[in-house]
Amino acid sequence: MATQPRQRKRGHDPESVLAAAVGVFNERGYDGTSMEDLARALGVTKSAIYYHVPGKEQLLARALDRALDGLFEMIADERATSGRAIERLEWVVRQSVRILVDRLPYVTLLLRVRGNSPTEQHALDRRREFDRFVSHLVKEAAAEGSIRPDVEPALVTRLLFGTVNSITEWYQPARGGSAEELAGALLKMTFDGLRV
Amino acid sequence: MATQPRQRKRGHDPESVLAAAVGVFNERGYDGTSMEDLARALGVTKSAIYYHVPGKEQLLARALDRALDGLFEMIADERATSGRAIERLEWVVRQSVRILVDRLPYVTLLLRVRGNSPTEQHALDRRREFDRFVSHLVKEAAAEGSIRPDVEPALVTRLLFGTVNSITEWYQPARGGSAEELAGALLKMTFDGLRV
DNA sequence: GTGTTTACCGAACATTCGGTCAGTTGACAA
DNA sequence: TTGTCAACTGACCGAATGTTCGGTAAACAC
Repeated sequence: MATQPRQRKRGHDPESVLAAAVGVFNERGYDGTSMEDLARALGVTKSAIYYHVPGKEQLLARALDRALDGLFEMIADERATSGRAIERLEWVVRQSVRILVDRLPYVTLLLRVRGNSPTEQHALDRRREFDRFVSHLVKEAAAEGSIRPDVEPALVTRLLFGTVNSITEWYQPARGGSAEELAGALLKMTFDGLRV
Repeated sequence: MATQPRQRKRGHDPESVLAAAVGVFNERGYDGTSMEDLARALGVTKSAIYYHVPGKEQLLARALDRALDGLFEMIADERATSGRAIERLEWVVRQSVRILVDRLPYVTLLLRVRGNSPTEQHALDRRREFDRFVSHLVKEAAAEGSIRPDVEPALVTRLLFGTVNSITEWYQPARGGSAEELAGALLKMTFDGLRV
């Protein structure tokens, strides 16, 4: 027998608790989830959770940061900030879909936050900052004449990213196609239209 | 002095309690709302609420029915069941936006339900039935060759109604345009595309 | 073996939850 | 003036909530 590669004590850690928690939060809603629910999902008692993480709200905060960090890293990229606005917009939409798929549970949680606590308020503030970025991008695309002028840019932004965000309502990594295929289909509909 | 036009006792009734409740449910989430929160919003004590309505879950049930009834009445209309599929689809999208705007708080609540209780499960079941109707409609439009063949009908359905439903995330009756204008813009984007 | 650390349990904590109920208030009718 | 009744209040209930804490079994270090 080869030497065991450092047998772990077999248990949970902050990361695995977070992953499980976000799963349950998305099933039942954050407020609809009790620490007892989390404990059951993890196969331990309530108190074991507090050994790994400081509490329920910290779990939420960490999850929300994970979603928001992804979005902000993305819009810091050069492809989001230079070039023709319509191409930057297309890239940002494509990457938004990718992040949404890569970090599905975290983004799903983010999109359901209503500002009930300082933690949620902070996440909402960051999210609104992201929204302002894309809103500005759409305005630029309209100004350069790349998108139809008969719909207000502010409305375009909301409809376009409403479509992107709605993916969290049904996407399942196992069934659905890849993020690239999904983004492609979304861009076909929103940029070129469904009608033949 | 003219006779007083029947001075009302000045108080609440089941309808006003429901309206206020749905407002608070949408602000803080159903699970995040306590009966104490509702009482504060109504300017009465908790127990006064129980004089008008049987309880918290009944408020939710009535609100969800109000949204679902609107949707089902709509798809029972002749314009949803006869004619070219693409025109029926356009009509259903347009009416969905109208119902969403007319019954905004109720539809908003419906779209956030996750099935935590039998009441929510029942609403989810009805909603899925509605989804099947529109899903079938999109398939018919694809079969008659009215929509682009390079995106799966199931995916088109989800993206299209994801866009419609996302309106609840930002629409404010005071600011936004009418339901007709909104539906028009949405159809321009999804049917004909944003790109010039 | 002895001591230490890791990962957990079980019981308890104060608080909040949805809901109940006996009583009070004030408008109105007779 | 008296009685009725709709509309409420305030005190309270048992259950559930998030969190704390003393203890403990097993793995590891020496």
